[in-house]
Amino acid sequence: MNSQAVEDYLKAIYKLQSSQSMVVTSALADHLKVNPASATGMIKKLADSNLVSYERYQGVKLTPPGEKIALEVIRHHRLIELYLAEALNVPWDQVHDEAEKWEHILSEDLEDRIDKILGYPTTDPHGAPIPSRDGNIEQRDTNLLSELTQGDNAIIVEVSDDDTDMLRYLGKLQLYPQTNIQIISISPFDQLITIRIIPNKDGNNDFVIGQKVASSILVSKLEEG
Amino acid sequence: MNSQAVEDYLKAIYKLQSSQSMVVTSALADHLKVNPASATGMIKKLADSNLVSYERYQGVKLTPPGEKIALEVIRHHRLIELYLAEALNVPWDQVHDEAEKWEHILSEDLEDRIDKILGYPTTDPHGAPIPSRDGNIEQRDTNLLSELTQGDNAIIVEVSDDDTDMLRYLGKLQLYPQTNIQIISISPFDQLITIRIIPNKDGNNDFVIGQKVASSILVSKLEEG
DNA sequence: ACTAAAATTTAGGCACACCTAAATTTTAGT
DNA sequence: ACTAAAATTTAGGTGTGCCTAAATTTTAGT
Repeated sequence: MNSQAVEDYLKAIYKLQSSQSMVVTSALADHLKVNPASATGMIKKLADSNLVSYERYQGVKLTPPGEKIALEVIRHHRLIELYLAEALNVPWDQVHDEAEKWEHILSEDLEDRIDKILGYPTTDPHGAPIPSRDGNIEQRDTNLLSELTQGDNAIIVEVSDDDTDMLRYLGKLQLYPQTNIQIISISPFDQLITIRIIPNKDGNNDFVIGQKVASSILVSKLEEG
Repeated sequence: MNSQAVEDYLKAIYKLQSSQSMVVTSALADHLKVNPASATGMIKKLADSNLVSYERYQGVKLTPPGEKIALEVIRHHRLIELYLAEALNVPWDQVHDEAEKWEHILSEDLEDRIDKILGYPTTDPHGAPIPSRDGNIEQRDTNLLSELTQGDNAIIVEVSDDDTDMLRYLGKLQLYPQTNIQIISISPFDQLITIRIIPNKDGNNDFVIGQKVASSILVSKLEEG
């Protein structure tokens, strides 16, 4: 059986791999909040088990068996997040931390029961895609909200799930997945983004977010209409 | 934070304490399926933390703080068992093993949500009482089914939850908590017990169980009527 | 009361996953 | 191309919870 630590490392490598194709030790250590030396130790163990390919001083990459395990853990995580939100009314800013613990002990049997009760969902409460049982995950054409330009219309696809305070803030601003937004303006120097939620029934509900918030939101651009 | 091992030991000591007031090392080691030497080691650690009182070569006993933790874990376990059975349709012979894993990571917040959704229940699917949040547990006047004599009427109060095969068997015999039974006869030598479930609508549905099964069932005697 | 068997504890080790400090390798600036 | 800084790995150590083997204590039979 894979230990919780092994699963956490594989999941972290999977997430970091999307930005850099080879994950360097320090990025991994940062993400997992362990000392870089500890990460090196675990990386060696993972490489011995053929879950990652590793070149000293260069970084790691998941092998197919490693990716399979990572996707299973991510599937667990996202199904649990959605279940907690839907069935137990856990607020969306708390589901991540709970799921971090539960993902490691979820049996296949319970996974199937939860999947069924939720109606075989494809995304979690933050809009992230749920991998299928056989390890397929939907690839989407997205941009960071921070990459949009004035006048762009877009739909929020996903928000990052691991920062409780950020999620509470996004909730207050009503910036949920599936929300349509328009970029009203972008300020010089600070790149502050003025956003309007569409439809804008109450009128004049524009508000301003900064780059930090904007880069925690994934969107899909809509054709100009 | 208490480790999973600490919680498992305290829970085991609590359970064994009901039969013997002082729990001997070998009983504990047997129950937890560890080597007696390992149990001694953990017992010392628990004694150092003031969770048990310990006398070398004699055995252990929970202190009030140790009992408090044990009851919290048992509360988690039993709430989870019931939740799995009711909300996720997990068969009653499987809920125990799942709950063994989940009990250690259940947050207070989730405990409250589950308790509320279940309507503040007082017993788990096997009839065992669920301790209250502040550590009270219902004391009941029960007998083992194996202690009854011919002609006795009784209601099943609780069945032991940790043997999957036994539970499946009891389910097949319809011997669930709240079921009324009558002892038709007890055979000489083997003490085989012939039981009738009351009401006995279909007629002649009596069946026979042995001492092993009979001593895994707790009952409450009913007045002769 | 004595002794053999059973139960328990002590002693010494192991695997896991983390740490700090020191050594090594890579990188980036001149 | 060289060197200083940054990143990474190695070396050595910690705590937890388990193990086996050996020593000790208790128990039970005569």
